[in-house]
Amino acid sequence: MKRSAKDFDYSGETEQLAKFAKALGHPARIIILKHLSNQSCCFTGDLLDVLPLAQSTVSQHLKELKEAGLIIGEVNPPKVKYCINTKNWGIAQQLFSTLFKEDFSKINCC
Amino acid sequence: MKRSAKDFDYSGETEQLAKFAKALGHPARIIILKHLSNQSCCFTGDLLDVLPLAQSTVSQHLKELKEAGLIIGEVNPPKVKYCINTKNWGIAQQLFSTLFKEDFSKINCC
DNA sequence: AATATTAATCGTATATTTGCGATGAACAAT
DNA sequence: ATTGTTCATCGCAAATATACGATTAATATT
Repeated sequence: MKRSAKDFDYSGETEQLAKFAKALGHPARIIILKHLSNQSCCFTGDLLDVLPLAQSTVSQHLKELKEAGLIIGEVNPPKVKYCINTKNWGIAQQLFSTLFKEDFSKINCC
Repeated sequence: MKRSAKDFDYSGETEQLAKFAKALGHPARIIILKHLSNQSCCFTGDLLDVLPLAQSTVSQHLKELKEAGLIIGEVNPPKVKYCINTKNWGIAQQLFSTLFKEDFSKINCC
């Protein structure tokens, strides 16, 4: 991709929020996260029953969630237990709620 | 892209949340939204001063936000006034806050 | 030692995203 | 009528994302 001159640096917060949002930007990953956050505790790979995807594809989605910092995988061969990364989950929660804090329900110009 | 057999239908809410998240998944679009939501009222294309991007690229990002339903563009040639789509903004706010409602700060298994 | 189970990774195909410059459309001002 | 301003759209290139099957790695079971 052609990139503008010197790759611009957005602010850390902006970058971080975009990164979380991007990770949430696929229905399969939303399902995974909902699954993990409903589970009172952690969980392994029964995701295959829930998702209409091949094992390798699910693994790829898990990897992306891990890279975004939203989940943690605890290896326990031959199984792996996945959990919400609670620290970053809290950060994400906060960043999104800040973004949406404005309440436009009353005043609006359009 | 190869797609699994018959394109699977995720639930409407899941699909909708993923769509909003995807639209938020780029720093430039976060900046645009912050700009619009800070502005007490609407606003046109001074975004070019804020973003390190070409006019056509910014226009593209605006289009994506429009298609995701997060903003509205009111044509007023030769200018265009952009605003937050307050109705969908509220819906997004609600969907994200539901996703993040679990509070893991205390109990956690990992 | 051989087999089974689980999940990551590799290789590959295709789709989508991001970005730019160039062009076009809509109107205002001259 | 001509020119200027603002923004959308087109055409293109490069990067990333999505998906799959096949393979590999790690361990438990037989």
